[in-house]
Amino acid sequence: VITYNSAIAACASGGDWKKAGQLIDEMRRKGLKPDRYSYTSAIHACSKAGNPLEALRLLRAMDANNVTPDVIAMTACMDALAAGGKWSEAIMILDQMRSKGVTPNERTYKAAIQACGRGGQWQRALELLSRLENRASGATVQEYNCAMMACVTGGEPGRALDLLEQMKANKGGVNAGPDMVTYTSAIMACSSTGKWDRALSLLEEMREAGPRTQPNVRSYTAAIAACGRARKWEEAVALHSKLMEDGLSPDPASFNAVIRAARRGGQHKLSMKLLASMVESGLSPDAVTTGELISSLSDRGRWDEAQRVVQIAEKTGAIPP
RNA sequence: GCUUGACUAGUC
Repeated sequence: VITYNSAIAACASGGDWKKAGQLIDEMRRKGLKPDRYSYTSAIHACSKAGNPLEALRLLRAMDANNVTPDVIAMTACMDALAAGGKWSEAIMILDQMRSKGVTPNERTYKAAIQACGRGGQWQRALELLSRLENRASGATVQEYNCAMMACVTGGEPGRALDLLEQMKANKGGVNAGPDMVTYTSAIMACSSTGKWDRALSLLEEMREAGPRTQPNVRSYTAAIAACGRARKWEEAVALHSKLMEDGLSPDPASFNAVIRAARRGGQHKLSMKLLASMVESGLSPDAVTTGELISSLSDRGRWDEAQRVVQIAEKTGAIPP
């Protein structure tokens, strides 16, 4: 059984949900009983492959075969559902845990909050967060972060910023103080409402708030995007330089953000220069970069060049053909 | 470091 489980775990790493399911069937044919590990790994494979319904099916199969799902199996299934935005199914499992006497842990709540966030249910996400806060163990920074993201993607950036304040107040409360992810999400909240200056001051605050909040490339990228959306291309370019002065390495996403900011500011030449320096840095343009370049050329009516870009991008694999 | 199982953020 353990040999099979190792093989299924390997399928999970590769996201090969079909093979994982086949291995479980094969175990049965040979008279072996798949256990919790077998099923959880198979569920994990579905999660990585973005197949929430198969994950749900496996959880039920587990139950039907008298392998009682435990908190890990159920949470793994909720993670798969969360990735697909299947919030009502995720909450159903949470409720089932209650009735079956399985105690949910922080990861379980995190999965439920994420499911609501991805499903556009920010109110329910906040509701789950406060339920967790009222438990003896309390909520950790990660659950707060997921709730913040739920607010940002749900079009409630003000509530995300409220959570940041709440977390700052929690500071003595050990594991619920803001971290780098918290601040990055807060910067995204500002970005969505055009508050580029607030985004910049949050970035500055991060640098001064201690070792757990030092900005990384993603924090900078979010701030660059905030400036870009507000048509502040000069600030965006300055941030991109500052990122490197800080000893951080730009990556395709950070370049995409600054290239887009330049284009939004009408700085086509600058965006081309940035694209060139991206390639000089040894970074490969991706699908987003390609889209940017095509938009930039189209803006200026250079349709045939845009066509050629599409062909080249297909050849190099930057975009699917 | 791994030693049969689960979890958070950036550009579009």
